[in-house]
Amino acid sequence: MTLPQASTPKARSTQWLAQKGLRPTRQRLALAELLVGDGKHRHVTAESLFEASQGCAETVSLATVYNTLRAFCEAGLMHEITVDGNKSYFDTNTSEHPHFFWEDSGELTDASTERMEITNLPSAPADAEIASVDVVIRLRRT
Amino acid sequence: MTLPQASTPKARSTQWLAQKGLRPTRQRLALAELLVGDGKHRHVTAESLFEASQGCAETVSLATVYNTLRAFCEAGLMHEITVDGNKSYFDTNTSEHPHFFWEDSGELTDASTERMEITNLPSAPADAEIASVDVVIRLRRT
DNA sequence: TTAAATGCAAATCTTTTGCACTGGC
DNA sequence: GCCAGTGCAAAAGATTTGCATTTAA
Repeated sequence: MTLPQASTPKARSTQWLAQKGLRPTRQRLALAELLVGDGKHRHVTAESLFEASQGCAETVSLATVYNTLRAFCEAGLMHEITVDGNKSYFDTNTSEHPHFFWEDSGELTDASTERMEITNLPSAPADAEIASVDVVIRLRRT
Repeated sequence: MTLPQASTPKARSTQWLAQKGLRPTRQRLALAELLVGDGKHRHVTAESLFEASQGCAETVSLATVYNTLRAFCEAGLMHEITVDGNKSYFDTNTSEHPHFFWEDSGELTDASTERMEITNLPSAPADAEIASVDVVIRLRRT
């Protein structure tokens, strides 16, 4: 998903929702602004986004953060990444790319993917197709 | 982890625990037999292993299944795989290999890895080393 | 004998849900 | 005004933990 090129955080958030026809409610706009307001991609957990939202003008409940993240994923604006059994991560960059997972801090970051290639990927069994290929590189601090 | 070559399920289970110096308690032996008794690799969840254990002579509580799976992982006998935010899978094959995850059934299976290769894997940042690379191929039934 | 392992139930943590209320369109 | 979206609190799962009891070495 390419982020909107608009010049202000508010405009970018509005466009981001509009491109998928999502109703721009106050809460969604507030969360969108935290997610893509600066035009950069971001990885969040429901909890981290909720905490970030505490600092802004709009009140957003934790349940709404969960519901909203799910709505964004279903709309194709974000991608859910599973790396840690007890937490879900959400990425505003929906193109397929590998991630670094820092085992000590639980942080998830992008691994530059420019030249990575998987050769001889196992092919899908007859009655199935590949939905996606997730690559997670687990890092241990030295 | 190479599975013991012993000829009987009990002997295999005993050897499997012994190679890592784990105390062969009744429960551990019962679970080990379910896991490696037939000399084949297996993917389980705590719940699925618990259910399987209901059918055998030894009583094993769910908490013990969890604790035991964790002990096996820490000893290096098994590997934990995270593919689905709300459940952990455990694999008796501890060598690094890709997995198929069936999105509809939640089943996890091995993808034959013989020829798969990742080229230009992003290198670890300066202060970290790669602990492992997880590859999960998500399948959608057609 | 003695430290490790177990069982149970309660606690914890993440995520979802039911339902009444609010607010875009 | 209508219906999607929201807030809250309660529910639902998965996993862990505390503690008394059991057991392998």
